[in-house]
Amino acid sequence: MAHDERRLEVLRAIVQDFVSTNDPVGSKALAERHDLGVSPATIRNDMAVLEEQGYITQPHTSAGRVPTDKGYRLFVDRLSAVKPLSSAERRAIERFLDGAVDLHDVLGRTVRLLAQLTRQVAVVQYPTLSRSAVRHLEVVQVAVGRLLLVLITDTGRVEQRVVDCPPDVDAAAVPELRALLNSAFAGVKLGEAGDKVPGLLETAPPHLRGLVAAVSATLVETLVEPSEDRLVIGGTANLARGAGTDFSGTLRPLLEALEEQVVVLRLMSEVDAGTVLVRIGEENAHEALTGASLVTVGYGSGDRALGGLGVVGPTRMDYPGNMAAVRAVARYVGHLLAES
Amino acid sequence: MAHDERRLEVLRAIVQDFVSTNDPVGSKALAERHDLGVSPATIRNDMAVLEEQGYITQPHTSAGRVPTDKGYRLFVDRLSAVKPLSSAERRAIERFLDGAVDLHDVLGRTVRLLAQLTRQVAVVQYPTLSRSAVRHLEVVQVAVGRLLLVLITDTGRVEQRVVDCPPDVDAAAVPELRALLNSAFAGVKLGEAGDKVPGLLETAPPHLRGLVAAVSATLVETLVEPSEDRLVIGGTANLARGAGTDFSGTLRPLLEALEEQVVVLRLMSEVDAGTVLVRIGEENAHEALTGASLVTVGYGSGDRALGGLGVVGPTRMDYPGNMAAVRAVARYVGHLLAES
DNA sequence: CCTGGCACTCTGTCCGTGCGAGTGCCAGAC
DNA sequence: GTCTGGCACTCGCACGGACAGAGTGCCAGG
Repeated sequence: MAHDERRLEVLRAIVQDFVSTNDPVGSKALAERHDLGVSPATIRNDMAVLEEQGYITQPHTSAGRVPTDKGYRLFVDRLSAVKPLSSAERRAIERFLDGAVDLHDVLGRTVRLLAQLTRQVAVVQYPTLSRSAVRHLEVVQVAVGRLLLVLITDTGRVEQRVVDCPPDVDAAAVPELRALLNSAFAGVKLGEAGDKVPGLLETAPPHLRGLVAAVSATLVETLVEPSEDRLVIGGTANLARGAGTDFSGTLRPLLEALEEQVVVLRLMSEVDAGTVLVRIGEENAHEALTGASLVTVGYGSGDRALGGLGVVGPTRMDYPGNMAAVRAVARYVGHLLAES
Repeated sequence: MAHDERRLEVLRAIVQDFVSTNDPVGSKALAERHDLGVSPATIRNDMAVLEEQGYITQPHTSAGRVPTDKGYRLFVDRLSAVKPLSSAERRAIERFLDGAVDLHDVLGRTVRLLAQLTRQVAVVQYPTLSRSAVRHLEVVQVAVGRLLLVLITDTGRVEQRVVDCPPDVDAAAVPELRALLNSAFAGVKLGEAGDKVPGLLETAPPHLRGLVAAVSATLVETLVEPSEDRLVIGGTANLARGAGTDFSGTLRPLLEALEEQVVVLRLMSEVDAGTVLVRIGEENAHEALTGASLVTVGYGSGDRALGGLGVVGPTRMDYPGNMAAVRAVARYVGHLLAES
């Protein structure tokens, strides 16, 4: 049907214009700025249909039309070709991320990069512990009856926990314990580390059993707890852009939700590596995110995502551009972590 | 002079009323809400003098008076008795901070606590590396020609760096290297670690010299670089409070400055443990902070501060309350880090 | 099925007015 | 000499009506 074709084209034009100008867009302006080949009157008819179908709405009886969440959804699903990044942008990504000295640095640079590229709030999740493998376990006695357990994963993440232990631990036991733990856990995915504990306890020399049990318990606790996953957030200044038109009254709850982290982490847990996931406005269960859209994707070179990253912004955002940026950055971060 | 006494009292009353209501305060309201013992007319005369001296100003010809930065300064320096915390608040601090599992957790809780207590943006600096002592150094071979150096300080901070090294390193050399490094650096303040390097190089067995040199270089680099000090920020949602009256147009630069971290870190570097430092409005050199006030203090049990923490908010803030909260939290964090 | 024209509706803005808050000053009281 | 009550004055702001502009829906004609 040429009809439906053109109607979709009209919707696309409305979304594009509204995203760039933030003004409700009328039929006349639409006819001028786009080569739709028809007159404003015809466009008006199409717009009436689109409105009836729920894709657009008019804020006031006689203002232009504005896309609804449903309209953006259709736009994202069917209309937008993923915009390739400019070579300048590609170079910016490389320049920005190369030269990072450790994981913290990589993720810090990533979030700044993403915020700058998209001019939105950027969110990067630390590599999920349960999908990372143990590279090394370090045990240090920090006081009488107190050990510090340091976990280094293959993604470069470092976690530490204090473990209480009996005060009569022999200083010589620590290196033994370290060797034992490393031979048992090195290379093991943390998600599966729990299974190794019983075997380890059996083979451990009797005088170390108590220690091993205490340390293993802490280790498993640390990784089973998914809320321990961390989040880096940047570019919140972008929320206050444009004279605060976008999030006039809802800025505070949104900032609170971002600081809460839990909300965002839950959303991040659903990402797949390679597939960009877009959540628009009301599609977000959490109330504070009702007026916002999320563009997320998993990063990580292998099959399952190591973690997620993405951007948060107004529903009125440049979806194709942001999707492209998020995907490109995720890909690069994945490579970076794989080779380190 | 009873005169000057009362004028200061008037200033205090103006500051208090303005802080709590955010409305310019007039002579009549002042006479009603405070027991100044004089009539509005007299207060008007005092206000005229205060205005001439630059402590207050009127936004419009016929509105009430508003304190200037200079007025707040006088208020802070001479008028405000430090408000003791309520016992509920003291308990909140303990409940909030006890049970932290590691340094990251301690600082995360601290920043949330401070933000909640003061309803402002809270800022907490990681313990400065150069003033921390080495508790343990860990070396792990992560790939051919690549070592991971993990530094654990006595404040619980963990830093990691990748060190490139010749590809022909013997696996057996790593434990040797670890032992050597630890015996040389354990207990040494990082600020003085550089001095130890030459001696270490001399005593090191020849086949390890290259490695030791590379690792030591990285170590010294890491700690000499003061910009590597980290910052945790929380409660930015509080900036958007009160219908955005306080930072209407300046919100964005302020958020940017906070994310920049460098600006705040520089300010933090001046703190002393125990002495609460207040910077008001224009006193802040950085432009984005011109409309804001900072209340900062150093934490750390000993003589020199391990790091700083504080809050950022509008000049129109509850100085006595925030100063008390910041000081109490810093004291508690200091204890917490000392005993771990 | 598209197009041009037309009447209609609504919002945002501008302007003028009135009100209220607050001041500054002055003359008189303590 | 200092404080007080009174009074005239100055503005800012909120309210309300008029106006212009943008955009629509509908209809008749191509």
